[in-house]
Amino acid sequence: MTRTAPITIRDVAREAGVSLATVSRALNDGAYVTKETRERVRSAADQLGYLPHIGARSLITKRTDTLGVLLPDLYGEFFSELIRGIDRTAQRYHFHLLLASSHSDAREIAAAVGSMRGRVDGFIVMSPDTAAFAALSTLARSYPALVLGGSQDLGAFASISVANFDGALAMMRHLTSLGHRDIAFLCGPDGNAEAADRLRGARAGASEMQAVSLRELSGDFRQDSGYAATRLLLRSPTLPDAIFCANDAMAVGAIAALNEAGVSVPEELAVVGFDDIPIARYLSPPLTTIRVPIAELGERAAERLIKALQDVVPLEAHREVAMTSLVVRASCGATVRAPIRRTVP
Amino acid sequence: MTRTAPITIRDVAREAGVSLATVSRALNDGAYVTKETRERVRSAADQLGYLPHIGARSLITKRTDTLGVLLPDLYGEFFSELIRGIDRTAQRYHFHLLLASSHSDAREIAAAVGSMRGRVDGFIVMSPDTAAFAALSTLARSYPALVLGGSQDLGAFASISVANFDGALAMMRHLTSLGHRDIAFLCGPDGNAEAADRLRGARAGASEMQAVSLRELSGDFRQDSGYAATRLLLRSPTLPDAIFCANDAMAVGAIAALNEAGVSVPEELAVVGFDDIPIARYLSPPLTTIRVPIAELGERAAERLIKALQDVVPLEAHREVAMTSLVVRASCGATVRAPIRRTVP
DNA sequence: GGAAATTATGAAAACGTTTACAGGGTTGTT
DNA sequence: AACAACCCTGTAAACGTTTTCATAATTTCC
Repeated sequence: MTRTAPITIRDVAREAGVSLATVSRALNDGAYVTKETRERVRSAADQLGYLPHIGARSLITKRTDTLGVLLPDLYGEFFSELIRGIDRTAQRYHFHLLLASSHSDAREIAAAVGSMRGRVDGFIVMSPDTAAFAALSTLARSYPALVLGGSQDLGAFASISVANFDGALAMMRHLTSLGHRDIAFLCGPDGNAEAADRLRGARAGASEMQAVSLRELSGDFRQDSGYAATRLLLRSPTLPDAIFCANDAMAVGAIAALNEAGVSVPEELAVVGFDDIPIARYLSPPLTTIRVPIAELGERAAERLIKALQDVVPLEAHREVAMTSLVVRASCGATVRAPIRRTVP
Repeated sequence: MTRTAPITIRDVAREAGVSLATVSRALNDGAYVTKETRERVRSAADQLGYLPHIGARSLITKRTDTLGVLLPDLYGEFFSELIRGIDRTAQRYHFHLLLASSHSDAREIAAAVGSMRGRVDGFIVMSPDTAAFAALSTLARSYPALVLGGSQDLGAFASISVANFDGALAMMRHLTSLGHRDIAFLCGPDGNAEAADRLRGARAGASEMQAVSLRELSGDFRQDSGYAATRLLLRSPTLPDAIFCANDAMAVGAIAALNEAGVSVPEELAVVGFDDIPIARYLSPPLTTIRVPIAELGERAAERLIKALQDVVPLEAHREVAMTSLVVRASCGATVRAPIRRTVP
């Protein structure tokens, strides 16, 4: 495993018997270069295995063709779907992804942003919690940035978010239309803007009807917290009619806890989620949920940012909201015994 | 959103009234700099919001403090757990992650590697399928690289892999010990080395006992293929005693198909998986599976690579194998009705 | 057949850092 | 008092590219 010294443009120039400038031209734009010399340069480059040093290039071109992606502590399928979407688009435009996940507080975000200076052309920042948000303002001054999710006043930022309020409201209407009145809501983590919006939506839905009550339980978007909260619920004097989980992962935990306790879903108790992660349709029973186009969100974010970087479409500081839709499966009690393929073709 | 010109070391030098070299020294190592001047430089840098341009720095230091991560098309929780592990360690050592996912064939991998030259100090490459493997040999010549997974002859590479064969064998022994004889095996994708090893392990387990038969069904590690394969199985004249899925995601699909068809798991048919993704314990019934320490795998890979880059521990071209372990939950029929917390505290 | 336009190439500057080297100042030692 | 040792700072070279400018070679046009 001897490591040979990296080959520079100088080596290629020598090998092909031309100047540095010619090599650069032959390999890049190609303007004003004889077909013959281009060939010679190309084959020399191939033979030597030359690959340009991107750091050096970006120093002069001011471009890195790289997107910085800042994510909070994100788990499970939501995370991978989102990355998949971002990566797919980035690849299409020949952009790279510099990833920093698991950032929670403002200090960490600021540090991550700082350490990416000169490495990236712009940022995609996922749903910073309220505290971390300040760190971003300084960011926006020097880099194009796009916020994914979040619901604060995003004055200076372009953002793409999800219709969390509407989705939660729609779910509540669906539940009440099925006759559920005593509904438990499993909240997301404190300080998470999306979680807050979903809670607001649920409350709005509850207050639309007289007889509907909403019990709010704390959670953190992880399976474990859905499990734990449901265990708690199982010890209360009366069970609710339905559990509305602020995301699907918690619904997974909730269903597990109920199964374990011998409470049948949806006959005795309905369970619904939010996100429609891929696994949702494969749960037992298949999960009724609010569909969020996760991968598309990532794609759209990457696309908008890249287009802005290429001066195709400026990054206007307005918010774009992705629609959600209700996906009815068996877990809410609406379509017990329905074949899984009927609702989700 | 006016974008101000980025601040260079030159600006800081002017502001602090010192030379470039002094600024560099004051901000980095700090050798031979008066406490007073350092203060002056620091405050000037802070005030201006100076952040060094990493590209320029790496040009001269030959370091980028960045790890290139090349992943195949990876789905769901396995993906996120792995990234989480890698990222956690990278962050601890102040390294960045340049991510390229969804690469399958050799050409794509080669392109990804090429486009990362000068951007990264080394590579973590996940389980390249057999065809893509050739692309890596050229890589190793110029960069330290570590292969995660895979089972080909990795002569030139340091690698970390999983005891896939042993795990599958252990699972087969467990199944037969429970009395299962007619076992269906849901294979992973063609050309995937890990999938091949798991299949070999299953075959070895089957051939250990006289009366055991193994039906092999094709799959691709995704939930859908587990669902589809099980549907197929449901149309066969006789059901097997157990379905052994080459990974947990397919087991999710399999259980869903069985539930939908009214076949009870594990009473009529056992289902087991491989990986122990976080959701496994929350399935209904909780999934018996082979535990793979996914996040730890990522951590270990990042750690070994970084240590090698820092010349602490050389990257020896030997393979390190992560142990697997059998996690018995309810889906295999061994512990029906057992509380979930008993097997997984 | 010469001037003008066009095309192809090379020399050198620039990008923002780090670092080798050198010089100037202070202190300590003889 | 001279000299060495040390500490601090500045100048300039280097890293590997792209790009501007100049120039040489070719073609076009009258």
